[in-house]
Amino acid sequence: MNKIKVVLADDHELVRDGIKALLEDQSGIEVIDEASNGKEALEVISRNKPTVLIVDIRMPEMNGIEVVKEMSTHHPDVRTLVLSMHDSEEYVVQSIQAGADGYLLKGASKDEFIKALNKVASGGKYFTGDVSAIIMNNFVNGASATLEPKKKSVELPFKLTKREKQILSLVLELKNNKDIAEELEISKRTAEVHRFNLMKKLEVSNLKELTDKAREYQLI
Amino acid sequence: MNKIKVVLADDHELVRDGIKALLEDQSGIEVIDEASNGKEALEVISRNKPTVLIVDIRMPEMNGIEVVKEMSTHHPDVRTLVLSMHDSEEYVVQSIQAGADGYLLKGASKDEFIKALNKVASGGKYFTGDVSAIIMNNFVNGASATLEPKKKSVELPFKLTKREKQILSLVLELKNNKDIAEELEISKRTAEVHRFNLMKKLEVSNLKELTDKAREYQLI
DNA sequence: TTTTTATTACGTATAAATACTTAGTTTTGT
DNA sequence: ACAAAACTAAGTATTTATACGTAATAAAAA
Repeated sequence: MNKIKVVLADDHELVRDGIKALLEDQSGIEVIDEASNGKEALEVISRNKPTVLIVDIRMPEMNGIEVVKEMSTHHPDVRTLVLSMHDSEEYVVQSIQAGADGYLLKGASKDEFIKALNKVASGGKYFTGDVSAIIMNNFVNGASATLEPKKKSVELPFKLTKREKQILSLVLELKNNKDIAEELEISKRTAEVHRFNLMKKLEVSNLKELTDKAREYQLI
Repeated sequence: MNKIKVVLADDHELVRDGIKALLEDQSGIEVIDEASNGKEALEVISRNKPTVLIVDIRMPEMNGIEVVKEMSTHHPDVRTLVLSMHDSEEYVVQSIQAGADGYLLKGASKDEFIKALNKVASGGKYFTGDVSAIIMNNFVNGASATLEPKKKSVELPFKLTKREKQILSLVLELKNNKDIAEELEISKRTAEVHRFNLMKKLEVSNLKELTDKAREYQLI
């Protein structure tokens, strides 16, 4: 069983040292490098790939959420454990969206910390019990979709005008041209034209193709 | 602050007594009744409405999941905390789908138990850290939809023929009559008729209304 | 075995959407 | 200020969809 290689990113030296002491107490875990801000963390990681990046949310230069986002695109094999003193819904949700593998409160016990780290290092997910309540709240209320990691945004091979986007969204709600026209207070013919133009831009010829393409580009 | 009234449902007397001792140690919590199986639990609850039902999954007569399901339809105001020795994905997912407000492992500490109970009693959700990993696994992989509590199935105020259901599902995929006809190897006119008939049955006059109604009846 | 229901499909008329083109008016970028 | 882009909307021909009615088989229920 290989050692878990850890990089610590936190702007407080004291906190880093504390965590380091705590971790190096454990066999099987090795802190290979540290960083005191987000940008530095990314540099460190390119040089020396760890198993897990433990990252604080509040950091100068680039915050933890941003780091996690960068990680999931540039270093997807490095697991990320977010450490935070905030149990606010904002950060939890943002961390998940950014693609974090775990979220721990700084108030967590040593045992929980080790457990979380092992879980994350071995490819699992760990979110504290306190946090799971937040997750569940978002979760059971159908808001779950918003909690899924955001897919990297796709570059659209077409540009729609404001009006066209507006009409597209109404078309995707399956509204017909008459209703769209009424809603936007334009003539039905105008609505038709916009619809026609945007369908040409998207290179589709019917509603099904349109919705499929919209889904493909995550417009839906 | 009112006392939290608890009903305990577990088929092992020893377990019940242990939990009871643990809870009655706390001011603010009162165990008002017990049950040794699922059916009994439901009876007890109709007589004497508690704040929270603590329920074991494995029980004779009717298991905990079934009880939770019944609860959410017949006693939606009573919160349910599922207690289990299983941390298998099956039960967690099933509990959530059944509408449980919390899920705790029997190995949880007293503190965690009290915390969970308070959370659930006050309208929150509590799922242990261990469990949250399972949730997250389902969660981040887009399988989240399957984890949402299953809505009670709605009695349909209309009956569609087999063919109509078939056509309905294709219409809901936004396919047009020509494509539907080709797919089912019938004439376009026939497809039109079926579509026309089913729209009349559902009392809708356009695609948007149709999809809305389909969603309403969870056909989608 | 009747009777009913379901499935098929044609005809016809009207309404709507599609696929354009042209073109006047705003808005916006430089 | 001027050109480009965006928004508006009319005209027209063609294709679909809607809204029926009618009616022939096939299958299921009485």
